[in-house]
Amino acid sequence: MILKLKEPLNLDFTLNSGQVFNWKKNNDFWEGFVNGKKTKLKKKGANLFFKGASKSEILSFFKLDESLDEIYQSILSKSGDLLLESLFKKYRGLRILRQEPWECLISFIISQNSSIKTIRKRIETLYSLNDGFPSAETLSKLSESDFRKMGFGYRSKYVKETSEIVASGFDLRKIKGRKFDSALEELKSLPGVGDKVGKCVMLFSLDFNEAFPVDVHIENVMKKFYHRERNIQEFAVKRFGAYAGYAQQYLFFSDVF
DNA sequence: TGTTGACCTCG
DNA sequence: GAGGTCAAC
Repeated sequence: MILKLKEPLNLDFTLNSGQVFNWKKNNDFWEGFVNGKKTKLKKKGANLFFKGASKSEILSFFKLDESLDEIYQSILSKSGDLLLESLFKKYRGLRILRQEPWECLISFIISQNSSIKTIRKRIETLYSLNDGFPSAETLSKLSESDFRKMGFGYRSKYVKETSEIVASGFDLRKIKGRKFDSALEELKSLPGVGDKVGKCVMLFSLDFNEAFPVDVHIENVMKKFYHRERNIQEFAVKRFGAYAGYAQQYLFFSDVF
């Protein structure tokens, strides 16, 4: 199947920017999962060749319903930020994804204090449990020691407990309609979810484009270029506006890759 | 309210 | 030390 792109999309930047950990590039094809469906992608000019997920699922996954150039403009006109202006040019087509919330949540819980390579391995192990990413029900039936055997370390307890809570009715989707602070608090009530993981889940799966997750890299960037050490979320929204999360992703990407 | 150390595993 | 969280000061 072919999809005509009206929006800038760079697969290499987007799928390799630390938002997802289950995509691999083989030859010219990117292979991964969209809504639990194994999907192959290849881009040639404005054509996106795809197999697996449906067209509308792919449009949603890459948030192709949002105009990236308008987002750039919105951030730049508000902030006049020269660093971001250059990064938007350099990494044009790097997009924020709209992932499946449950998978996103578990991915970032087990990502803490880990290298990207280790994270990938853990997520691969989860996929190998059954067909596709295991549900909360499935994971809630495993024990903490099962997760330790998978190499999750002290995060095993978090995965076990969060799975139980979600399996018994905690609805991730209902968080979507909440206000920012309330949504973050709700997520942080889950074991293993702190400020950083909560905001990653909000930004990468729940459409909170103003979420500005702060990890070690962003902390350094904010210190170096913006002379900021605290209240970074507040600062980011004031400076960059409603799409602060996009600014975060470009700053992160330029620092890490 | 803010700071500090322990926590698992992998390369 | 790696894209942190939690409990104890």
